[in-house]
Amino acid sequence: MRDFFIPSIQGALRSAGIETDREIQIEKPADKKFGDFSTNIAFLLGKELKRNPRDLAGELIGHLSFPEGSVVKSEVAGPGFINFHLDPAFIMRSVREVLSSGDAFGTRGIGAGQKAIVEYVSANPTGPLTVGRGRGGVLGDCIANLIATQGYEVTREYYFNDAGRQMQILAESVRFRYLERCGLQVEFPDGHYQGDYIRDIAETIFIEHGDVLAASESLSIFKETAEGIIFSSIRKTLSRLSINHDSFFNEHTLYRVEERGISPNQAVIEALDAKGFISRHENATWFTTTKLGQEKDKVLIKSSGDPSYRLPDIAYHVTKFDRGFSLIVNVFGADHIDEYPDVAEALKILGYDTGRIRVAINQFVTTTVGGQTIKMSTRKGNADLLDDLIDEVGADATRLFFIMRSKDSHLNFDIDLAKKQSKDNPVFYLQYAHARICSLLRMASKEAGFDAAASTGENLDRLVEPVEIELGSALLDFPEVIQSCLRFLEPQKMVEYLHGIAELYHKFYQECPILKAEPTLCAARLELSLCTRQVLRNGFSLLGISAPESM
RNA sequence: GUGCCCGUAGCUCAAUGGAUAGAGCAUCAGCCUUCUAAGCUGAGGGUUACUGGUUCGAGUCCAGUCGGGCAUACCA
Repeated sequence: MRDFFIPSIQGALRSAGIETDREIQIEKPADKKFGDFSTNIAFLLGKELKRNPRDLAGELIGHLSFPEGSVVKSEVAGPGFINFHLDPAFIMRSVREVLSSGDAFGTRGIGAGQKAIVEYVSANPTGPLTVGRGRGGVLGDCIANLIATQGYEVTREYYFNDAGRQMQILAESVRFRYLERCGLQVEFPDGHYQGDYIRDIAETIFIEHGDVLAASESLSIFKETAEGIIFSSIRKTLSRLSINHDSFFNEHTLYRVEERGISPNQAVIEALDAKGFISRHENATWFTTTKLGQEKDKVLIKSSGDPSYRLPDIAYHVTKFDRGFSLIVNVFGADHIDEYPDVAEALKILGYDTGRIRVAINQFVTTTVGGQTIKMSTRKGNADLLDDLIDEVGADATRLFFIMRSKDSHLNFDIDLAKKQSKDNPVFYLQYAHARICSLLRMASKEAGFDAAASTGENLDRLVEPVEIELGSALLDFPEVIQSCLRFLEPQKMVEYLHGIAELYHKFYQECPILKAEPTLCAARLELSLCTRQVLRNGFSLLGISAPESM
């Protein structure tokens, strides 16, 4: 609907002889007495032109013109707002687009022909996914869905490392448990992985090999078995949440020598060296970030000869550019917050356009059970497991809980609340609205012969009740809500919006008889219900929750 | 110490620099012989942590103070 106003306002500005490249902001006033839409353009230009905003607004109104039957009144209000009152029938005619566009309602083509990559989860296979990881996973998945609505070809990527120190510790942990299983006395080191899953993996190895491996110091069988088992458990957990990556990028490929005779890692070192940002001392290779104003230089290659995680990270991001992605989104937890700036600096030095990269950092999740906070730690093995959570509250509630709070806020996941199969649980409120509409439409089809599939919304403009107009108008906001989610990489706004739609629908359902209304009014209300169902479905699909037809 | 995030109703959280700061839960009072009551209506509840500043306008931006989380590795 905002697109409807902008050309007219631009026209009025031209007529008034005002040149500006300011973005014209259209908003929906909270109070209906201020109209259906308003703009603050007179304030913005008033400052620029040193003119009284109210006078300017009055002048602009004189130059405004809208199509017949759309805007019934434009007025200046307060210190300089311009408020627009729309003909309700115009709003309701516009709602027909929901039906004509269907599943595509809200989508745009501005990313058509371009590739986007969203990297998320990216947990190394050292243990089962924790609740904390799930938040980033769901956030990333929703962001990928949102980007896909803009026409981009989206790659969902999982970056992992199966060669680093953590994996070494994992393999050792399994070996210790295996040795225990063989009846040997071992001292299990404090810093090693203590979760029960390590014993399970050791048991698997013991069943297959007996105690013959106890004589060898080799870790490879322990590492490979652990990685295989853990990775498949991670993917299984993710798929329970409908998170399915297209691509798994193994960090190790960055160590392999390519046709140019060097590895991607080495290529980064050489390129940074050529720009004068490499120094070598204490047996290590350093990225001289002090030249960029940072306090310390960062190690890229350790004195052991192995790269630190920073180097492959940079090389990995280089591949994202080289693979032709024009939009690059990284989703990770707050604990990795210090990692990205170095990568960005390196990419800038190497001449890449870091403006294509967007980073979504999600704050942590604390889980409470019975009012008690559980702190998570994969190594200590006392982590609350994502799988357990899904078992308890279901996939839909898990997903919704993770994104119903702003990613910048710590999430307090109250398991007791999420477990409740009651109205306290926000997922039920949303899904109930959808199921209610489905039930209604089933009955309408049976009793009144209403054909949902053939409906084009031709009766919508007969609706006049305030709640009907409000609902219709709210449905038209859906595309802009998607834009807003994308601008902030924040699917939480969609949850809020859908909650509002569900609320309006329940209110409409309560106040307006549908099947009992006279035939054309009945048809119009069924059409509005149909439009509501479409918007709910489209929204659910972006959030990755199911749209049950009955509950 | 330094960097990032947060501080809003009793609790969990919303709010592009916009008009009277909103939801849910909890509390209280109503609405089912009628299309799904997993619903709806109404009431109470606030010095937006604090102090200054920027401007037509600040919960939002800036500076500082206080409080909480995370990070400050040759772990990832």
